[in-house]
Amino acid sequence: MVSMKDVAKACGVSVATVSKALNNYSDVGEEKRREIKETARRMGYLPNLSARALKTKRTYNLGILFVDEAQSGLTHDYFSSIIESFKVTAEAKGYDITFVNSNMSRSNLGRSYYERCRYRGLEGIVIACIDFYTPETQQLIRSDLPVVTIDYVFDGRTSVASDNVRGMRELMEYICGMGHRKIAYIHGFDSSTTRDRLTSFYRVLSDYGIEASEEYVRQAAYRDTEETQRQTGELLDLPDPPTCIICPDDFAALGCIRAVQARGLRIPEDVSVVGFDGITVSQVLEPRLTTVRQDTRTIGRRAAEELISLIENPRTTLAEKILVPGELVPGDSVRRMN
Amino acid sequence: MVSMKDVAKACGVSVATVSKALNNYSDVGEEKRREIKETARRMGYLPNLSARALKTKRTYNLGILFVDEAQSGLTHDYFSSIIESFKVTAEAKGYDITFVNSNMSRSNLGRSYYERCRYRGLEGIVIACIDFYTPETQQLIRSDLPVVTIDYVFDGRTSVASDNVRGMRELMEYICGMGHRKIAYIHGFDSSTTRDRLTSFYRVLSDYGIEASEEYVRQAAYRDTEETQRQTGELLDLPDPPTCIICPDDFAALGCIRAVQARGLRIPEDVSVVGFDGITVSQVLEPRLTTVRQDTRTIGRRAAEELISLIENPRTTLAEKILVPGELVPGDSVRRMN
DNA sequence: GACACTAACTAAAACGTTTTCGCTGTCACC
DNA sequence: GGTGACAGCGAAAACGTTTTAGTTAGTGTC
Repeated sequence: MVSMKDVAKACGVSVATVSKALNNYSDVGEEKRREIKETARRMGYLPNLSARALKTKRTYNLGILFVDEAQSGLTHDYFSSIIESFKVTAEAKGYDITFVNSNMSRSNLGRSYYERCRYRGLEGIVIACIDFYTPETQQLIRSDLPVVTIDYVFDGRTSVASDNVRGMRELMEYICGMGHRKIAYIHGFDSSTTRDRLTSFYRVLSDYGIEASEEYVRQAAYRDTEETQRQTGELLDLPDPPTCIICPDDFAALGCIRAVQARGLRIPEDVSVVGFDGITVSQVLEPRLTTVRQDTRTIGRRAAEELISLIENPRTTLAEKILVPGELVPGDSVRRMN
Repeated sequence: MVSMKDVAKACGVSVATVSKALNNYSDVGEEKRREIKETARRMGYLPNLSARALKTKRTYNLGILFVDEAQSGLTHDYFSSIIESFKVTAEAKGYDITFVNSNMSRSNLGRSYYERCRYRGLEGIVIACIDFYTPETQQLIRSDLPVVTIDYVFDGRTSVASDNVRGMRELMEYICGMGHRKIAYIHGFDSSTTRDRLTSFYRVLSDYGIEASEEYVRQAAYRDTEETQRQTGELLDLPDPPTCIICPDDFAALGCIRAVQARGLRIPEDVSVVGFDGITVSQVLEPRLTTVRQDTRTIGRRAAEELISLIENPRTTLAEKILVPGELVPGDSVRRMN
């Protein structure tokens, strides 16, 4: 590998001058600078990041902590697209992305997330899709590292979250507007996301003067098609079944659809089905699923922007709670009741 | 940050001794070693990777180059799960994973993939889901960096690929075994994967004494539901339509299914549909899609193993072409014809 | 011509490790 | 008591940068 020393020798100058020339310092002559840059290029010189990091304490490397309780890993559409968008914006600003090693291995036995981040020299971390309540995660969130959380609000830290309150409100108003009054909600496991959605669910029901039925509110895990299928079955077998079923998310909705079809019923003629997320699959189904598209691009982009701002202007950047609105996507899966 | 110097001072020894103690060198006394390790732990000492890398030229960092022509990025199920598996195995062996910056940015204008890998100090690269024929990618593949390619074979380099020849053969034999003789294949764009599948497609046809009809062989892009839907429409409108349609992949199959349903036809009663990949979606559809499940776990794991072996034993590790067999997954989307 | 000032460059320290080599002391052995 | 072996430790160089604190030469001013 060709280093500054080699370039310096080739140009007959000192390494200090080479460094300054390449970093556009003011105290190096115009033609010398050009000559140095040119020969560096010709010789295939590439700066050594390790050496630079050692001096400057800057690595331009961001970490992404991403552990899915269901082990679906990167296969999780919602988070995958957030990460993709995060990656694109961060890279555009000159940062690279490294996964925070989440698997225990020989080399990091007994090392916490925080320590692994420090060890890797990560300048900031985005945390997504994880059980936020483990001691390890809490240590990271409370640490001195710049951190941005996705869909989880922690006091004094920056978070970017989908506006679930508003999203669910729009979805419910659409459903109620279509004349439905017997609305079931199979929600995901307890989390702030779930609570926000439930809040809106109940509020809109009462706005429309509809009495909430406990029988209609059930639980499955997010992305759990099997459990959603089972719960749908039970809902449909009720003496007074709902006319519309809200699923935990689009993917889980596939289970709901199966259950409906297995009973020989049609969507939306016999029962209406809606999802949440707006992942690609929902729009290529027949019928197209009515859902709320979460703005993953904006979520990822804002997370990256905030994190980088936190790194580059630590004094002036305040912790913010950013809410990104979703968008109602009316499909063909909700029947007009009047 | 507490460094070796601090630990050394606290223990009253030299930094050399601290280094040796922590790295389990033989020439340091037992109790001294214990004392040093203990105080290092107590003081919260963490090795500085940059400094270590500067000396040892090892970063324990692997790159992953992953650019999807369709910009679906990490949302691509097949590659996402390969990456996930790659990540898990690599991390278990003490390596971290960094994305090779694929977006042009201010800071890497005019820098090629290769240069960005070198700059980041990546010790090896896995290349997946990319247009392998760009000059930039070719430069990387021909470079001195350890490289493993996924689903692309390059002479003298290690590759891990799904055994498409065999996979398609099993799928075709299943279809033919069910009595179909009018089989359409909407294949993906030209690539070694596509060619392998086409080869098996034609071979099995001839094995079964079926004359291939050019009308039945069409093209769409992988994961392109719209084009697959359009092509399916044309196939169904043929004077002599096929009884079974093979889609580019499971995801594209959703377009095919839409086209079938739009014509009021049923699967598999009126027409049979099969996919390829075995992604989760295919198994939660109604009817369950007959497909070939590609063994993404093994592909990712083998890729990581080979790459790390290439790094750690450069002399003894040979370039290998690894073929990972898939598995036929019979669903309910193919009708028995006899 | 003495002085201050500036532009353009360099020497050298520093960042936190690893590793080579050498030093010291102890012990065993003849 | 001299020799060698060996265990245990430290000094110092090196890795490739950045950056501080110079040094030198040239220019302008009075």
